[in-house]
Amino acid sequence: MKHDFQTIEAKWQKKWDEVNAFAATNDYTKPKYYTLVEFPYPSGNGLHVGHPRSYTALDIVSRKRRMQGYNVLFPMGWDAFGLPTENFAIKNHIHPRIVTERNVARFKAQLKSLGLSFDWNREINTTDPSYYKWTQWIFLKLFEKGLAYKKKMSVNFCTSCKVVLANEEVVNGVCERCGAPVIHKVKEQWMLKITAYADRLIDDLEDVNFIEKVKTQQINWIGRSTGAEVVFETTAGDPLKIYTTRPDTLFGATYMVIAPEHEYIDLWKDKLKNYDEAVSYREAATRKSDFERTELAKEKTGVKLDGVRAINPVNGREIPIFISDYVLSGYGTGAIMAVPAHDDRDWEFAKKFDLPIVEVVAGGDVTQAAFTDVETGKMVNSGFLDGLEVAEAKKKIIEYLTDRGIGVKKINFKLRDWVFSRQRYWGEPIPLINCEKCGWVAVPESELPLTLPEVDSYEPTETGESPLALMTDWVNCKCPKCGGPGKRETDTMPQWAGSSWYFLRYCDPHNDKALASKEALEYWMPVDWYNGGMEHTTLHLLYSRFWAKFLFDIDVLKEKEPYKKRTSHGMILGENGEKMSKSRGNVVNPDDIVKEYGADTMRLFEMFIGDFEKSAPWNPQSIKGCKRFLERFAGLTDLAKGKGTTPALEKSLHKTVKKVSEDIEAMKFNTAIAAMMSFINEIYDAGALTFDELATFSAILAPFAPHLAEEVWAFCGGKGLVSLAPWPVYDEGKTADDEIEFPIQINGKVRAVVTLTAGAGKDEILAKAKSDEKIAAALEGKTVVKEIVVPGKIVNIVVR
RNA sequence: GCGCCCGUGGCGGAAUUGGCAGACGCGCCGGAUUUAGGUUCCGGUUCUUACGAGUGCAGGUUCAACUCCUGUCGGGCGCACCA
Repeated sequence: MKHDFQTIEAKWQKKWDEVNAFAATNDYTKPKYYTLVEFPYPSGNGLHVGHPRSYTALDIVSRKRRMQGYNVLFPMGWDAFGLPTENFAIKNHIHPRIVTERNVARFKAQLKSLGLSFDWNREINTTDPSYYKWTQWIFLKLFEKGLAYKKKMSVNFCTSCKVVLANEEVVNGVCERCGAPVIHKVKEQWMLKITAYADRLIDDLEDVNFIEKVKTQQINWIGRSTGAEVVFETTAGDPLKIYTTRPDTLFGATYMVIAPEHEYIDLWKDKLKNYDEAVSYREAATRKSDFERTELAKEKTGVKLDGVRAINPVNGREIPIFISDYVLSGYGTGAIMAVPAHDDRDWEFAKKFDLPIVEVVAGGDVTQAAFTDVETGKMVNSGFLDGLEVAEAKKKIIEYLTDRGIGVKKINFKLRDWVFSRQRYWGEPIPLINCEKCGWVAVPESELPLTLPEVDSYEPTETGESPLALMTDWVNCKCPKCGGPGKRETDTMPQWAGSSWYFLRYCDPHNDKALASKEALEYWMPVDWYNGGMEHTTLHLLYSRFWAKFLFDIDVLKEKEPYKKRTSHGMILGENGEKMSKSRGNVVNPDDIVKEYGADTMRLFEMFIGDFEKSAPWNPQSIKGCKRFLERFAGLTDLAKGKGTTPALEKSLHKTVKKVSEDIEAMKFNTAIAAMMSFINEIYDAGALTFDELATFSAILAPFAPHLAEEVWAFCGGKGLVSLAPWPVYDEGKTADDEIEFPIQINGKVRAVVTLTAGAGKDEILAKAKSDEKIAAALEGKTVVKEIVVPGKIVNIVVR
């Protein structure tokens, strides 16, 4: 058989569609398996060769699970709200909905051409009002439970785009898109209280099977630290509260630092002799852009407050107070005790301002550098703590402070609440109404979805308000509570909103009574295997886990974690080893590959390109190897004859089935393919195989190259579709070799290889080894010191 | 700066977790088929001065190290003054 991929691929894709081969059924009695890949943002550029890497990988898993008899849910959809679409719409005066429709159509055609076994009956789109109705519903539930609140805060504002930017859109202090400087503006923003879930977001990671890297990233992002809050009296009479993770070093605190924004600066206005200097420092600090702040981080700056001093509570010493921007107002209490001997930043600051450095933990040389080790070292110069280990000292000092009411154990997080407002058009409207009498009132559930009004211009306003603010007809409405005049919220939700719960909608995508039925959620959730890019492992994963936990709390979900298993794929780079981008001119279009080589070759190549979890450069030369492999596979139809199995190939086939089965689970797709390549080489050496063997081979190849596998399966007389045929089982006994080749080492160097039956004992192995000519020669005249025999592995004879 | 990961032929990468380093593929070399090119098939392909040497470099543990430990250099990712 020739591998005429154009005909074969069209034929089987049509067939799969006709019989709805990959539809997940609502038969809740069958064992289920939910495989999920991140749904793409349908950009105007079309599919990137990186997309199929993840999609093919989980397509392989999904196809294998179907063959193993599971009811598989492997869905696809569109994360279609977002800035590039809105910008394209503004530039070309086309409605973003039209742009989205076009892009989706292109993406869908591209995905379909790859033969991915998505259940297209469950396709979703975050911009569809029947979808975002439920995004709004979840938001209202959060609002109802007090987890959504409005807060005045400093936001990033692009001076050129005149748009408020999310933190993620600010790269090195400039606008990610146009490169113009970003300044801070104070605006009221809707916030989600994700910090209320900080502990659970860390602790529940214990119960899930995420790759370690992802777990640590989540943990680091949340940034939980344990320490103490300690109150220092001041000469002004106002107690100054600080946060520290090293209360054990309290005796070494030689000065204090408060953030430039700290309220005490104004409180102490009359007491400070250099109030003006402090204020001008504060102004300089807030005027600095993020860019300058990070750039200037190398050099410490600050102002010593003249007129107020703090008192160290353990030794009664008066110490100076500084303001410096190395202390952040948003973390802890916005004030610290500085222990230069045991903190790098404090040490640097102390050196610059010539402040005393008092060693309180022995073990380093604090004249040279701060000694920050907490594992070793004993307390010194610390009164009643002297001689204790750091850990003991921590306990004791906290007890001491607690007893006197001047300190308490305290846990802090780096995680901040989620800024949920965007001043944009192309996003979900926030369904709230502001009434002068009643305050913020939820749009009644019966009025959801609150759809986006048609506007003439999508451009953001000069003031940074959403374009929706100009739609006075839409904005002015009645208060649902009192019937008085109300104004709608004009901010929309961030792109993260729609993707924070999409995996739930797939369970029951057409439900208009709930985001999904209870039964569907109970059956399908949690997601069994979720694969996606490392770039989404902090925010998207954190946000969606947060929403899932909230939905668990309000009894929508039965599971507290949405994803059982999370894996990640490496990026596909350009031929030159750099990230693919238009500007670098190294972008590969998947359509071209599919056209020239076919979908099966493309799929195989993407999986063979290297270690799945690592990034790999695109190598057009190597595609040939995958193409040849499939041609040789198709050519096996000319060698097939007879029934049953041939003894010579039987063992190899069992081994290959085992290897492929195991490698798929371990995401070692490259070695699974290598094993199948080796097997095919063996068949060509043997010169013949049976139809049964070829059918079995088709079955294990089917997840990787489904179209050709169907064709060959049909040729062998296989029943129905190979995509739905049972996954081949291997006989463990037939995967073991009868004879084993033993390398024989002399002093750790291989000198000979002898062949023995698998069950041979130590003595037999050794006897055979010594009878080997080369070994005998090597042993002559030498004294044997030691003989190591590892059955099934190796023999090493140590001689002198 | 801190945290995590990675360094193996000309290239992408294997190595059952401490047991024959270089599977599989690309590329390259030689041969066959072909008028020729391409395709296909067969053989070879870590280096070597042929003794050996060899998994970035220098040490260590071990009968045995790509694998474990220490130091060091190089690359990637994440966080970035979080007290």
